[in-house]
Amino acid sequence: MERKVVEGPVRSREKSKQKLLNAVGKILKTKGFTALKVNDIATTAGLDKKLIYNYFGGVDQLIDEYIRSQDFWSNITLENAADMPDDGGREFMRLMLLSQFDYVAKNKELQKILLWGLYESRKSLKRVADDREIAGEVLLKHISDPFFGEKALHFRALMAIIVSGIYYLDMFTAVNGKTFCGIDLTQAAGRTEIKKALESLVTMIYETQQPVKKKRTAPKKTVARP
Amino acid sequence: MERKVVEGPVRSREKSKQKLLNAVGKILKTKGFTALKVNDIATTAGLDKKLIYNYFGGVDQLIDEYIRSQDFWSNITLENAADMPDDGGREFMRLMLLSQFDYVAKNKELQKILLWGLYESRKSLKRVADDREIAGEVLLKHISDPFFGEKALHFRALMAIIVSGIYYLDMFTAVNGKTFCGIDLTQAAGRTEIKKALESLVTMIYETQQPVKKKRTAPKKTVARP
DNA sequence: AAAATAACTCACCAAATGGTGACTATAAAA
DNA sequence: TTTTATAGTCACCATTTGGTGAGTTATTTT
Repeated sequence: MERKVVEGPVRSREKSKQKLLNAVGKILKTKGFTALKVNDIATTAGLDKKLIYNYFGGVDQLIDEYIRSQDFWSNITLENAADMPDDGGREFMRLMLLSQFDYVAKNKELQKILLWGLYESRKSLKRVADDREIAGEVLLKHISDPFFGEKALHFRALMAIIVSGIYYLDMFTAVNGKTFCGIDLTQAAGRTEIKKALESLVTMIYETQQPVKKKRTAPKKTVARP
Repeated sequence: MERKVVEGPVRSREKSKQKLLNAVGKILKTKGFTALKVNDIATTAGLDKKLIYNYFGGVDQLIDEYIRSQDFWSNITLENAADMPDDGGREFMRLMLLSQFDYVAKNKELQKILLWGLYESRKSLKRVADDREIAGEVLLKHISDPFFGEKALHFRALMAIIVSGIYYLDMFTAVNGKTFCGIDLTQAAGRTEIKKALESLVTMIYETQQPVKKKRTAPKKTVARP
């Protein structure tokens, strides 16, 4: 019986690099960023630590390459923007906040990265934050800014609070957290309550924070929802 | 010239314990929780590390005692509740959120503790979180719950998002952070924008989220305090 | 098949870290 | 003053961590 037909040679620089990068991810997810030590990474990858120095120059560079290789904000997109109703992004923001709340909750890796970014100043981590800004800017600039006009900045501040609240609550729940303001975030009921609050916030904002002096242009009522 | 009149004996168990506890605080504030190592703590305190084992049993117990010794939520109180208008806590919540935003921004120690609590499951850290819940519960239960009635839980969820957003934004700013949703949090203008957003949120919530079917009943104005 | 190249391992070192037993210095009690 | 209890120091060890030179094994080239 033939084996390893598709495997290729046992020794491959690229495969080993990948193993090391994967090891970083695994350790990050399971033990957190403080556990990212040379010895541990090497043994997790099943390789000698010397290779980390040979291939990446050191642990720091390996880690940076790992972080750069990940795309954490692929979920923030304008993909189906065409389907969206012309409501100043109201429906879009609603869906985005709700999905972000679940997305971060599920994505342990992103949680660790966010946390790490709050702990340490690191170029690659800064870039993750910058990428979020870039992804968000696309939405804000083209969707909400035009709609909110002179109140565009105000809307952004509101979103800043809400989005960062989502991040914190998800991270909080993943560790020590149980209740926040009496809401049990480990229970489905609690999470539903937060989601209702998010929806409520979007409604409030879009219904009371339009720019003054401008009659609200009646948005097309074509709401398609999954 | 006499010296050290008020100092007391050179060797004092209690004073040394305090020095060690202070060293923990100092390192935590300056280098973060990952830098809390025996050797470092001892040299920072100017004492031998053996004392950490003698007096506390180990670094972990020392750290726990340090955390327990701090009161991080003294700012959440009902101190001047009597002066407060009878508005279902609207003015109170407004002031609380604004002050919390500045308080956390200034309190590096609290930031580190909050961050630590997102990183590690530790009894003493859990207690800090629980203490926040307890302090908050006093306000929620007696002020907002009666006012919002059947929407009390909804109000709590809204507050959970806002308060945790405040925490995240303050921590974010302290490290990698510059802009969030395009708001530059390192600038006074950006911070003002967030504050305006916080005020706006309170207004929106109190003006659009009252319980339905119930005419706002004027709550009794007798707020007794310990 | 032999030579050359690249992938990889291993033994080893230095520094940092956690932890302890045996000692010394000080303060209080006798 | 001497004794005694205890506060504090110091030398020392074990383990972990970061890092590297020299050698070994696999793959490719000739």
